[in-house]
Amino acid sequence: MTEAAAINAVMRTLADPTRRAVFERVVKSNEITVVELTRGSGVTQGAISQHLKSLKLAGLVAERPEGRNVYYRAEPEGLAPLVDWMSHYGVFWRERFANLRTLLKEIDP
Amino acid sequence: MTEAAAINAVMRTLADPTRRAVFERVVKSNEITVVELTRGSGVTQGAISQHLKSLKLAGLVAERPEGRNVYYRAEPEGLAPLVDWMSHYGVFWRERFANLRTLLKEIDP
DNA sequence: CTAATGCATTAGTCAACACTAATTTTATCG
DNA sequence: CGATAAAATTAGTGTTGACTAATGCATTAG
Repeated sequence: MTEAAAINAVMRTLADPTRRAVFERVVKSNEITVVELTRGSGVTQGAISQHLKSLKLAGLVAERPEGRNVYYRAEPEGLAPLVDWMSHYGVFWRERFANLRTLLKEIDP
Repeated sequence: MTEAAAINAVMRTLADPTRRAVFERVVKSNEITVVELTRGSGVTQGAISQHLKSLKLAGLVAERPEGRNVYYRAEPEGLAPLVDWMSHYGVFWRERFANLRTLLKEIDP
């Protein structure tokens, strides 16, 4: 996948609020099943599975089948295209770099 | 505009490749007019104006009318919701923080 | 003043897509 | 073996949205 295609896929995948909410729940959970994701999502199980498929194709989540359940987890490399894009247009970060500094301290104290 | 609405607007606005390309050209130019943006964009002038309207509503660009021309420039605060969102789900940045460190050095040497 | 230029806006069209309901598949439980 | 449960998939539907062509509206040029 080329660079432009990657950022395209990630942006497009995260643009939908429902799908982004699914991703956020996957991030916050270490591992989470489809039924758990469906609960309180406001959409049907089929919709959740479709969103998970999109997220998987974009490289944002990965799956681990176990018996009847399929556990989903976030894929660390998935957001890299977005980070790269923001690095490239990072002139905008200047006014926010205090936040980044704080974040870096949390990451690598 | 609430936090969720802001990230929603930015993500949604940048999801379209054509519109994102317009934004990138605005970023790279200090100021740029609509005709210049239209040239080589592959779409009509009307489409460019529509994309600029979306970008403006999302807070990503600002305009400066001057005579017949309207000069567009990037709005620094516009990407803040995206930065905040990535900070919040920044667990993924760990594998990339070397890049961020380099970027920070460029910003604040 | 008239023509031309830059930009915005409108109406209409076509494709993409998020969703539901239903079905299928696979796997566990009694 | 049924029966149940988790998950994926399919077909069908409604909506959104990106685009064009055309028009409108200023502003500058001749």
